[in-house]
Parts: sequence; structure tokens; C-alpha cells
Amino acid sequence: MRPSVGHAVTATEWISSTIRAAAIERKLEPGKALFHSGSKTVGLYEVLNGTVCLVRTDRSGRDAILQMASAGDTLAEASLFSSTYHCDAIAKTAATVRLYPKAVLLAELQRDPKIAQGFAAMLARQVMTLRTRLEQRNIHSARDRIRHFLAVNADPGGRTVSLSGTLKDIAAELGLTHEAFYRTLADMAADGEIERRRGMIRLKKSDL
Amino acid sequence: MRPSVGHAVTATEWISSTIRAAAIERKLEPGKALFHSGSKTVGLYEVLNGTVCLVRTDRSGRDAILQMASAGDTLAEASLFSSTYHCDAIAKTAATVRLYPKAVLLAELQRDPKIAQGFAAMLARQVMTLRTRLEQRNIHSARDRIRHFLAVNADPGGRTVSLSGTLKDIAAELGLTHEAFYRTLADMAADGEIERRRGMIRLKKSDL
DNA sequence: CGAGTGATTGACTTAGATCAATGACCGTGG
DNA sequence: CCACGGTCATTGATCTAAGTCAATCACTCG
Repeated sequence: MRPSVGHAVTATEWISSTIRAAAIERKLEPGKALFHSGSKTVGLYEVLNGTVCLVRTDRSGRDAILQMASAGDTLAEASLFSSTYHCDAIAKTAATVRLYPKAVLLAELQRDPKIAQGFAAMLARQVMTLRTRLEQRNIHSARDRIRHFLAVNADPGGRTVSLSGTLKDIAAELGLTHEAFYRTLADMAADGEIERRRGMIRLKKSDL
Repeated sequence: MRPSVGHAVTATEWISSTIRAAAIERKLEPGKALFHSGSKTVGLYEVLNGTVCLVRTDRSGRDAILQMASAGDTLAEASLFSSTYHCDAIAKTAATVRLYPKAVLLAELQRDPKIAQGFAAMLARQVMTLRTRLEQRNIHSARDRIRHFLAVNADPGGRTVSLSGTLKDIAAELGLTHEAFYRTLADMAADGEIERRRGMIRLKKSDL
């Protein structure tokens, strides 16, 4: 889930000083809940470290994970616009989060259109990258999925992709086991489709 | 890609009459481009029918699909906040789209915080459902993926899921072949985990 | 200098994709 | 009114790519 490439979708860019000032940090022990379904929404959370997951527990006892948020991710932004939460947030590991109180946030959005715009822009960008990721998951072949990833994340100029984070993380982001990922990368390199350098991959024109 | 369940994420709810008045419809023949990478952004598109896809073509000739938008989907919302497009939009089939001009849209967002709020809320909801969908794709087992789908889309009260659209569509939304989907549903029904009715599925408490 | 983790490769298994065929259910045009 | 073409729903048989288990090596960190 970690954004493993440059264009990180951090929450923080659009936040005004007023909002930042009102933020409240909170630490969570593993297993502890940040909020529960049905309780009143208090604001927008940003995960500073650790992992918090949103879980929908239905009456038949089944858990459905809606989101796993790690450092840098923002949590339950839709709750800003509804009065109660519709899922539980549980700390998967020890975690610390920052709360941006709803009242302050909404007031700021109301007051300064610039901020509202920034907020909307951030959300729009998130929608785009999420859609792209989702589209990627429609590709079944590991190789094609990796190709998609490389194409999407390629440095515009030099048909080169710089990898941030570990290969393992990227594999997870791609929805592949790290083994499958390593293997396929090795194959692609063997076929001369890519060239591997420390921390980056260079695309070589394969056909056409 | 079609929203196969009740809580459709339509773009239209937040749109003011001013915006609606300024909208422009446009028809596309299959294969025709709606816009190209690098050209100036003109606004937000909504797909009325047909399918339009966002494609990123890198210089090595590879195409990477960023999004397939069908009727009801909104297209390239992030472009609202940048001055040029960063991908191509190509009509996959004959399609008609509605353009909400950028200038009007941004002005409205600026002018009426209510509208800005509605817009942000729509985006936030989209982010949520997309994240949920993405989370679902991390589940490898077809059966568990279907369970996840059912759990997430279950009618809060009666542990029942009403299916809108064809089973085939839902299979696609789940990232499964329709065959795998049919089979797994059949198995689950045989195991008594679910009960199938015309257009809906009833969850039966499996364990615990 | 271990302990922990990432990177890599091997062997094996299986779940799901693929190809294929059939019946049910439209709508529609002659 | 009915035969026909189309799509959905379903099930069967087969095959393969990717998951799983497992081992090794390199590296970093305290």
C-alpha cells in the first residue's frame, strides 16, 4: 500500500496553518480502536506511523477490510461529510495518528476557497491514482501487470523508472507475491525488455 | 467497472444549475480521441453512454490504460486542477460525453462553498469505494473475494445483497472471469453459505 | 558477531484462466 | 406468431501461471 514511487499522495500539502494548529496527535496500541461504527465523526485522520485498518464487521461476524492505512495515508476522508462512522478503525500495529478536527476543517474549507480547492485537488489526484491502480489489477498476467506499472510510473523523459521502497513493497502494491515479482523481473531482464540498475529500471524498446 | 450495487457514485448530485446549464454534450465515434496528452484542459467530462478510456502511451509505444469509463463515470477530474492533460482519452466504442467547462466549474466551486463541499464529498466517497475495491483485489481466493464483496455490499439490516446488473458485470468488477464467479457462487450455495434468489443473495451465517 | 530482513532461485501444487458446449431468455423482423 | 440471432447463465475439461514452501546469500544494525 505504500506509494512506492515519486508522486506520493500525501495529505499534508493543502493543509493551512490554522488546520495544522488544531491537529491533535494520538498514539494507539495494537488492537485498539480509533473509532467505532456508529459513533460520531470527529474529523480526518492522518497516519504518522504504524498501520491502522478500516474494518466493516457485519452481523454475521465476517470482517471485511476496507482500507489498510500506513504512514502518510489519510483515513476516512468521507467521514468528513457524514455524521457517523460506518466502519471501525483498528490499529493493526502500534501506531500514531494525527486528527484534523472536523469542525475546524469544514470551517476552513468554507472560509477559504483556495483551501477547498487544494483539498479537492488532492482528492481528485487520489481518485486518479486509485483508478489507475485498480485498472492495473484487471491485468492478470504478472508480466503485463509489471509492464503497466513501469509504463505508468516511467519518468517522462528517459523511459526509466526509479523505484522507491523495497522490491517487496512494490510487489505488494502490484498485488503479486515477491517471488513472482522477482522472477518476472529476472525474466524480463533476461529477455532484454528491461535493464536493472540499483534502485531503478530502464525500459528498453521491446517491439515495434 | 459498472457500479453493480445500490450506492452508485454518480457525478451529478452536486452539480448546480449554473454548471448544468453550461454543460456541452459531444458524440464520439469509436476510436476517436476526446483529448490528447499535452493539450489544454477544458473541463470535466461525464460519460453518458459508451466507453471512453484514458490511456497513457509512453514513448516506447506501450499503452497503459489508466481508466475505462462507462456510462455514469466521470473522467479526468484531476485535470480540473492542472493546465494540460497527461494522458489521452479515446472512445473505445461509440460514446457520448458531457463536458462541464473548467472555468464555470472552478468559478462555481469558488463562489459557493456548498457546491465545493458537495464536490469534495463526492470525491471523498469515490476515494473510499475505490480503496475498498482495491483492498478487495488483494484477496487472492475467489471465494474470499466474493465474501468480501458480499460483506461490503450487504444490506445493513437483513444480511442480504441485492445485485444490480448482470452477474457477468459483477464478475468483472470483482476481477474474476464470469466462469470462476458462477462456479464459486454455485459452490457457496451448495455449501449453504449463501442462498440465491432472483437478483439477490442472502447470506447465511456460516461459522461461529 | 548473530539476528533480522531483503533478494533470489528451486520444486511443487493448485486455483483460476481458457476453451468449449448447452440451455434459457429475450427482442425483433419477416 | 415463430424462427433466429444475441447475450446471459451454467457446467465440463484442460492447462498454466502464479501461489506456497523452502533454502541460500548478501547486507545492515546494534
